Amino acid sequence: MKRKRIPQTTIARLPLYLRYLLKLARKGLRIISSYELAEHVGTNAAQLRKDLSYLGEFGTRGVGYDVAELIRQISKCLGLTKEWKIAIVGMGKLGPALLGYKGFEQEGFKIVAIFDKNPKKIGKKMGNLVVSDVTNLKEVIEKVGGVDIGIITTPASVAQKVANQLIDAGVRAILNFAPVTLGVPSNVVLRQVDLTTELQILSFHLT
Amino acid sequence: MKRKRIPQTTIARLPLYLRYLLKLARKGLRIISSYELAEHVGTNAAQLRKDLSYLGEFGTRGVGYDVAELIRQISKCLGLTKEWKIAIVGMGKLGPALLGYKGFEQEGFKIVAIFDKNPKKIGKKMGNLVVSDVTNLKEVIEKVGGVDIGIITTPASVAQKVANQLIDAGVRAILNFAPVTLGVPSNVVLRQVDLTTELQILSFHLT
DNA sequence: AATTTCTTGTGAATTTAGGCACAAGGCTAT
DNA sequence: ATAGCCTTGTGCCTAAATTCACAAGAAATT
Ligand SMILES: NC(=O)c1ccc[n+]([C@@H]2O[C@H](COP(=O)([O-])OP(=O)(O)OC[C@H]3O[C@@H](n4cnc5c(N)ncnc54)[C@H](O)[C@@H]3O)[C@@H](O)[C@H]2O)c1
Ligand SMILES: NC(=O)c1ccc[n+]([C@@H]2O[C@H](COP(=O)([O-])OP(=O)(O)OC[C@H]3O[C@@H](n4cnc5c(N)ncnc54)[C@H](O)[C@@H]3O)[C@@H](O)[C@H]2O)c1
Repeated sequence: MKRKRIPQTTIARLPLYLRYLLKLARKGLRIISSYELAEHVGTNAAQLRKDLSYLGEFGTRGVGYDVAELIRQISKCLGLTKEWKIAIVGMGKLGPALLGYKGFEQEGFKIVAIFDKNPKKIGKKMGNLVVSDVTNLKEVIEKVGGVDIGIITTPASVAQKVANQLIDAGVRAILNFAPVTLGVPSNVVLRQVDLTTELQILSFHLT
Repeated sequence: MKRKRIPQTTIARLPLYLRYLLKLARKGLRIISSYELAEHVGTNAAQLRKDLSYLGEFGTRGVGYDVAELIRQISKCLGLTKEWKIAIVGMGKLGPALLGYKGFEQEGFKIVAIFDKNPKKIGKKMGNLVVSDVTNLKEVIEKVGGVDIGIITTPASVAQKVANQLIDAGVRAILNFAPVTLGVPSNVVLRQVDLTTELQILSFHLT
């Protein structure tokens, strides 16, 4: 087959496949069919097979997919073979909740720096990190050897400014929780987690 | 024009338009063009106009859109004219962060009940609510006069069970933060907030 | 009243995603 | 070997979303 660009939608589904495959592996299961995997991820077998076909051919016809091999391939495709370093900016309500979440480190995302602007929070210990002053963001990030992903959990009013600081410090991926549309250069990846929007979409469907 | 079904993608963008329009209204601006509005929400003018055209025709050619009118129409379309009642299940790290967020109530989403299973948390006051035992979920929800949206912030292992309880209590919309694919009947709307997936998508783009 | 100017609203074209249906191909049993 | 079984991989068609490009229409100007 001529290998094509992986669709955005496929990329968004790969983590779901991976999650269920890891669960299967923990249970000791070695082989899974497209039908069964699709079922558990809430999609259909044809879509699952097409998604996987973008990464290569690693099923066995008449049998199914090798769980360990699929895990390896999806992880490789998503770039999960290395550990990514994360900084969180804004240690209010949401920031500490994210910091305290064990799941990220288990999946290879390590939080290495946390920032705030409030003098009452700066210097405070949270988890096993100390809150740094956002004014020194660039220097602190340099000191920890660079950061791959920046998470913004500040008020919306300063989110763009924080994004600019992160980008200036060499961060090339941003996950933004503040309810504003951020502008970033095209070499920076941005994803938005927008909880009010989620509720409003639910509201639409309830109406 | 023959009025067609509103695309999913349009529905997901309406909240972003609304958010920026409210900002404009606060600044006292009365008229906005599709170009300028599109610019600020990170899309293009043609898409914005097409999106709005699904709701009706309320622009003035040669002039632009009336900010107040657009706010009214989008709010109506999204069902934001009434107040929606919310229950949060799981008062660990994430649950209280959501509870403490002022933004939801400002947008017409009122948290009216919070649940946990841990006896140490049950009965504790959080915000101006008291944590109820999840075992009594149905009765508590009945007592507050019903709940429209359920937010799940429990461990993944119990998320499906909690979803079933919510549905059994008459909840027809669910926002799930637990990293599992939930199964719900077709008359229930489900949205997933999946932070690990978001990070993995960023990881893909960094690779 | 006619002309100019500007921005909307929308058919049509294009691009992207989804799903069917079946040939291809590996495994097992005889 | 060979036949039968089973599940993958994918060509092709359908549906959904995006983008283009321009006619339609409102206000301002002459
Ligand atoms: N908490 C929620 O459940 C929730 C829900 C939806 C959206 N959000 C959004 O997420 C963001 C964070 O929410 P929150 O509830 O944690 O807010 P919060 O007000 O509790 O915390 C914000 C933190 O950012 C810090 N801060 C302010 N300016 C800063 C700067 N320039 N640099 C670094 N830190 C700075 C503040 O000192 C504070 O600690 C907000 O934009 C909010 O709108 C939160
Ligand atoms: N905290 C984060 O930043 C984060 C990030 C990504 C995903 N998540 C997911 O969000 C969910 C919540 O995360 P968290 O960090 O708040 O977890 P947490 O462990 O801090 O809190 C979970 C809470 O749910 C309660 N609980 C357990 N079983 C229950 C039941 N049957 N009914 C009601 N409550 C019950 C627990 O007592 C606890 O208070 C988890 O599924 C987690 O994987 C969290």
